[in-house]
Parts: sequence; C-alpha cells; structure tokens
Amino acid sequence: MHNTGYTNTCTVYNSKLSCFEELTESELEIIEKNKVVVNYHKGENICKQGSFASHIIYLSEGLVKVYLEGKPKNLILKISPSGNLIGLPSIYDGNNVFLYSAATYTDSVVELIDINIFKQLIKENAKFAYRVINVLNEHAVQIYGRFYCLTNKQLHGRLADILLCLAQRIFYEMEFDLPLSRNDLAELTGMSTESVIRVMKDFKDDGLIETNGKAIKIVNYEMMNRISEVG
Amino acid sequence: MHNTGYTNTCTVYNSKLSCFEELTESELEIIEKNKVVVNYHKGENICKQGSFASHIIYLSEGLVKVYLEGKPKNLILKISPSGNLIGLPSIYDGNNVFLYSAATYTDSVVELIDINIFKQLIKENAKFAYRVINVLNEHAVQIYGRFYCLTNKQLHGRLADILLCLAQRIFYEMEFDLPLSRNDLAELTGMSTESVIRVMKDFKDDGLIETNGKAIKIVNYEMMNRISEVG
DNA sequence: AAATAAAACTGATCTATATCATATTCTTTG
DNA sequence: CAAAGAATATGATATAGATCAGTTTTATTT
Repeated sequence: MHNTGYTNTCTVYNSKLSCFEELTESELEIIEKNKVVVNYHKGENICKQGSFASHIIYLSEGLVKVYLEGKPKNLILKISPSGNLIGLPSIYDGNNVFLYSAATYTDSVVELIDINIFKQLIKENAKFAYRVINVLNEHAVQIYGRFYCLTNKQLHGRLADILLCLAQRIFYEMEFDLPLSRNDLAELTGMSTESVIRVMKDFKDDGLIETNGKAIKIVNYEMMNRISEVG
Repeated sequence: MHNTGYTNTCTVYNSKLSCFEELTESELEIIEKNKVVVNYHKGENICKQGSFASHIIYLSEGLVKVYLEGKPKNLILKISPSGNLIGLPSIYDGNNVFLYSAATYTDSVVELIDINIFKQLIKENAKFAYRVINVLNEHAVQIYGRFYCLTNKQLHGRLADILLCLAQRIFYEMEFDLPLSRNDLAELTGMSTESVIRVMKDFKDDGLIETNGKAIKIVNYEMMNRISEVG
C-alpha cells in the first residue's frame, strides 16, 4: 500500500537533492566568485524575517532552526542540517525579503550567494530552475507534515516524533548527544518546557529512552514509533 | 515599519501571479491541445493525496479546499478560488503523487494539464520555471501564515481571520453568502463545530457581525481585525 | 404537507496541557 | 572554590476548548 500520510513532525529538512549539479562550469564559477563565507556561533541569527534578502544562504556546516517570528512565541518551520539552502522562498518578485528567520543551534559555517545572481541563473538555466522547484516541493512536503503533526498530535506523539527525527535524520544513530535544551525541544514541539520534561520522564519510566546529561539513547524504537504514529 | 508578520490564518490562496504569461504561442498551443476540461459538483474530490498525479489542475471556476488526509480529521492547507493551480508540489522527481487532496465547496470547472508536458515546459522555458517558483513561494507564504495562526491563535482569533479572509479575498465585500457550513468552518479553523457556533454567537452578541441564514455581514470590521490580530 | 434527514444551536461535563510556584541540579564565572 | 545563574525537575492549580447529550431549526424527500 502506498504511504499517503504525513505522520512525522519531523522537522528536519535534509534535502537529498542538490540543485547545483545542473549548473555548468562557468555558472558554478560565477557563484564561486560571488559567494562569501561567514562563520556563526551557536545561537546567532543568520537571517531575520522581514529584512532585505540580499542572499541565498547555503549552510555548509552546522545545524540551524528556521522559524517564523511571533509575538508570544515563534514557530519553528524546520531544522536544517548542513548541505541545505536557506532562504529560497525569498525568490519572489516584488518582495525581496526573508520570509522567515534562522538561527544556529551549533557553531555553523554559511556561504552567501547573491540573490540576484541566483535568480539570474534560474532565469537562464531551466534545468537548474527545475531542480530548484524540486527542492522547494520537497521542502513543502516536510512543512506540511510538520503542520499536520503540530495541529493534530498530542504531546507524547510530538516529542516522540522529534526524538526519532533527530536520531534518523541528523545523527543517523539511536544514541546521540542532544544539542538542544528542553526549552529548544519545547519550542520545536510547540509545547511548554515543563511538558517536555514530564513527557521525557514518562518515556524514561517506560523504558523507551535512556538519558544521561546531554546523551540520549532510544531504547525501544518500535514503541517510540508507535507513539509517534498514534499521536 | 515593515510588516514582518504572518498574522492571518487566511487560507485563501489567490495568486496574482500567472505563470502562463511566460509561455510562447506554440507552448500555449501544446497545453491547449493536451488539456481536458472536467466539471465537478459541490463536495466532490478533484484529487486524492497519495494517488498518481498525472495532471496539474487549473481551477477555472469554483472554490475548493486543499487538505491533508488525516485519521481523526483532515487538515486544510488552503482554500483556492478560481484562477489558481492545484498540484504544483507534485512536480517532484521520483514521487509523482499528489501531496494533498482537494475537494470542491461549490460546483467547479477544472482544466487538467498533463504533468509531463508541464514538466517539459519548465525544463525548456526558464522564464516559465521562474514564474512557477514565484507561484510556489507565494503559496509557501500563505501556508506559513496559516500554520502560525492555527498553532498560536485561539478560537476567536482564528474564526475572525477566516471570516475576514472570505470577505476580503473571495467575495471582495463585507456582506456575502457563506458557501460553507459551520462544520466546514470548524475544519477550516481547526476547531469543533460547537465552538464555531459559540464563537459566532459571541460575535453576533457583540455586534461584530450579522447573520441571516447563509448570509453574513461583517459590521465592525475594525474590531474583527483586532480580534484577528490579538488572537 | 408530512416525514425524514441534516444542520444549527445549547448546556453540562471532562481533559489535555499551560501556567505558576518552588526545589534541585548543573554550569559558568568572578 | 564559592556564588550566581541557567537549566532541569516536580507538584498544584487553572483554563481553553473538546466531547457528549440533547433540542430546535432548516432543508430535503416522499
């Protein structure tokens, strides 16, 4: 049976698709010549919603959250590991503005590509543009899934989602050092910090996970997965 | 000051951008020759999440909801009036599948464009592709806004949002015949039908709106707007 | 027009989860 | 190394909004 569901809050946008493969040597050279490399510390903002989007951001190292600014609290759209582009939705005529903010969870390295050059490449190289469309759509699927989960699943499901997601899509292991605080997890799952702590405790008490400081181990994958699915 | 916020649940995706303007005569002809026109009755499905996406759908008449299928309940991503494309996110290599379902609120007319022809045009005409990217991004903004509202605003804010949205973006008038049931509104705002009714009553009692059967009139626009903003 | 079905409405109750208040542990820094 | 500051933890309380169980109104069918 075909999988029609968006059953994962999984927040990680980890594109398998690179659009740059479709560029010619000379086009790549244009990018190389016009890009700038910038280092960021943990917790810094790499772009700010509403500010002028002069660049497309390529995350070459690190881990960032991409989020909408909100009055009482922000809304995280995705977390993005290295190898992904940030700011593609800014390619939008008459509105050269970042549609979201992004901030680093860990020290990160970023390459800034002039947005006008990027746009020019799209307008000249249809294959490249096609790839960009693919990346945007892949991204859309992720956001849809997250949207569904945050609006439909409850606490245990959402937290299970995120933990599985980190294990599977960021660390590729069931045991990892969590670079996020309980507070970060709360923001990510749309729950209160206290609830994160309580649900984590539930998971521990039920033998689904083990924690030791920042270290987390998903012991009972099957069960965690069921919790994530059931909500 | 620049408006950086996504303060509207507004669900209506009403693109000002048409991507077809960038096509040449002969390209348009290709589309004309390969398109099929289909009529739908109110309440019918025009595409189903997970099914093979053989076509891009152009809504030439009517009003539809675009939604994710969910076990206890669905999640509406947007409502789309005539003049918009549905199914663009299906342009996604290795996954020729509808990423969402769509169903009509009213009798509708649809033009089906073969997805392979559409893809081919993207790959050959970069300007066209650029427009498609613009449409996708415009769309993304809408969904982000809705995402924010559904996860952060509470009942009164959400319902005020939708009513304003219908008035401003669908009917272009403060007085209109609502083509949606209370149940539809509930689905749209992510609340229970009973709550929709209660909040509607609150609005009526406070003199913000007047209703008479299917007819709705937004009397106090200012106040409704404030409710929508405050949440 | 009577009968049936479907919306719309109302009130009572229940529950998931936030919020608040406070305690404990861990981490940084003077 | 002590002191201050974060981050984590825990229990009590509050509440927005769902769910349930009905009633009334509107729409549809016979």
